[in-house]
Amino acid sequence: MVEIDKVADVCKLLGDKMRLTILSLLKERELCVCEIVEIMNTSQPNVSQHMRKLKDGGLVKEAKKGQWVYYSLSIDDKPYLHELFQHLPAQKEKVDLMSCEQLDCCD
Amino acid sequence: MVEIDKVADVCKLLGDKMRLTILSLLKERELCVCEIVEIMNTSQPNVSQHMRKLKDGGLVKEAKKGQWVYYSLSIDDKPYLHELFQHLPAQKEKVDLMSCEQLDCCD
DNA sequence: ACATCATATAATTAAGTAATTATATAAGCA
DNA sequence: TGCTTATATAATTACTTAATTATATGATGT
Repeated sequence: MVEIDKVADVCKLLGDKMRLTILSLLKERELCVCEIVEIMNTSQPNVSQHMRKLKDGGLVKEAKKGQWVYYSLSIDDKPYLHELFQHLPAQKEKVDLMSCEQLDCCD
Repeated sequence: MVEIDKVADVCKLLGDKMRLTILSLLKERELCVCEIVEIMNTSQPNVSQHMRKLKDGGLVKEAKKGQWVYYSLSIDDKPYLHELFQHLPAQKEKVDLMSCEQLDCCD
């Protein structure tokens, strides 16, 4: 069992289309901020602020690699979300098309 | 697989503490509006508007019985939510304490 | 038909949240 | 050291949403 308030807070994070889409992208692999900006076609500060919320909510982890920041999905400790994430459509094409290599935005 | 936008809409509904608590109450059994008002300790119009959103989102069903309206959980068609609902704490005590019989609000 | 009770709807207010714009930090490189 | 690039933070604006207040609908019972 999980506290209702905590589940509600997590659901609030998932209840935004941009954030939920970003999380579905992260099912494929970790992504750096510049990739997410390109794939989601929005501004860097917008992505940055969404990622902070996701990080504060414990849904993603960040890893700094030089000047780049990579985010990865972190839901192993939230079993009640597993099924939900399994049902989110794969985003392999998007992620591959907009990879750092293609974009030349990071290494 | 489910469309991301649809999942986001559903999560937005779950992302409100009052709505998620009401849904957890409905795990026990169907409830009429007056019971929910008492258990949640809020106003009737507030409950009424939350229930409409939940109904529009397909998460509850309504059944009119005379002058009373009963709401029941309806998530069988959303398997990605099953695990989540299983993890919500039981609310048996609340529901029993505030039943129509105790409250004398409906028959 | 009239009064009462349960619920819904509409209008308003208040609070919260996302996106934008501008600026700051901090790493890498000439 | 100074310049560029990647990201974060802060301040503002625009939007959305929850709660309240007031009113309407619709069923029940006299």
